[in-house]
Amino acid sequence: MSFPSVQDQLTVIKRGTVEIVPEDELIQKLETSKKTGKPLTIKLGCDPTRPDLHLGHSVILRKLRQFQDLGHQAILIIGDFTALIGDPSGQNKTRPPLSTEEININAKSYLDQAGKILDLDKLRIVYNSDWLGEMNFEDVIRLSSKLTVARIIERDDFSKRYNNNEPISLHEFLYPLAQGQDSVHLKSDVELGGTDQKFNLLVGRHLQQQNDQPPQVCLMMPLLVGTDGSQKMSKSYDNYIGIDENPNDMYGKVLRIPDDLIYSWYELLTDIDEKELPEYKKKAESDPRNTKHELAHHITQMYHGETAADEARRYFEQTVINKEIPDDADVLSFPPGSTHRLLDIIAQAGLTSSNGESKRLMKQGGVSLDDVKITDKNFELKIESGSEFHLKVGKRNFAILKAEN
RNA sequence: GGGGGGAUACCAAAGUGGCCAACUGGGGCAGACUGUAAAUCUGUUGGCGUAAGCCUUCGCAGGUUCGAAUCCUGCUCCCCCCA
Repeated sequence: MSFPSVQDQLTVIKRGTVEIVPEDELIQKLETSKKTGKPLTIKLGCDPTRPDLHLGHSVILRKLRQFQDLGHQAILIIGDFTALIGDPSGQNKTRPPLSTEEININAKSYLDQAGKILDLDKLRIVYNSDWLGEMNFEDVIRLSSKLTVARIIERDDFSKRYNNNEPISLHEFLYPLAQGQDSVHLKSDVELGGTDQKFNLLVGRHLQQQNDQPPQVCLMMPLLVGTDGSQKMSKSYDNYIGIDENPNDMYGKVLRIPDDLIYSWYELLTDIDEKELPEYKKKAESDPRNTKHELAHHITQMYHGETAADEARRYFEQTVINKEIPDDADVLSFPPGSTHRLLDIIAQAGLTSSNGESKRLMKQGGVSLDDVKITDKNFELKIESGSEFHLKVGKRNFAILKAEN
């Protein structure tokens, strides 16, 4: 196996990376690997409690993919055993454990989605129940003796919860140990994680040293800021863009991010060449509108291809900029001569979740028929033979109403 | 084991017998403005109903009362202090 030069590898590895602990060890490992032709073992743990991957997850998955492309051995750990605990990192609550079936279903769905980013043919996939599930109580006690309480409660999320009088269950303390044990078992050279994983990654290093192994290098990626522009992308904040999301939504959502996110998204989410990044930084400031369009197109293209991305741009221009009804809007047919309350039509089309919501929207001017706002909640629509109406509810729900032929 | 405090809508947090579908803030949604946003301003934020009104909701289960988120009983969960 021949690898690119250490310098070239480093350039790729360091893109977007927040911290490498310690960097000189990484360089050493890369040098040895190049000399001996032996790939490094790169470990990434995934949490099968959340089946839906979003662009936030893609940051780290892309980093793993880069290691794959450099010729190293990527290992994806399905944390089916650690899911019994639920990673307390960044949480302010204890997580409810999932059942085994749920975890299995989620793990499968995770792989389906991660396959869009990783090279599955070269990926080694392991389940940590294979070794963690084999440990008996004595093993656990021995393992727990390797970490002090002082060390663990100095962790930000724990100390915060503790000081806020929020509950912390004892088993949550075991999470970092379990994750660290994964590193020992796999003899990993590098472990990837978000910045919120720093503590867990360092415990892995610590445990490997305790087991007379060369300690892993910890590589931290930033947490992608979500579409709201303030918090990390996360399903629970509803500021995410799913990897599986349809092209139109993906494009529209990217376009709605705050301007000052543009550059970091370019850096973390696209495969634009490192050398071109500074140029994009300038463009993001001088011409945010077009640069963001380009970003939206680029990201959509990565997951859905060129044609779909073009189509998504067109859809956006049509529906949002020109405020026209999309070509593929649902069509509802009514017998000619019949009369219907608009309220009922909206309900029938499933454009809102309740009649109350429909009434509210109408009152507030959020419902229009052929570009005319309908504010009377009792508005009745008569369908004549051959008539056609364009119905818009809220910012982006549409339907075409037609007379039956 | 003992003592004290707490559980309210998406989140935070008022309310302590009728004026409570429940103050307020955040978030969300909608409108105006825009570049698609952000910022700002406005409105809105349980369900059904054209409406009057009805139904469901304040940890869970019962009870008192004409009437309960508010009082009583039991239960569950959480936090703090002491041991």
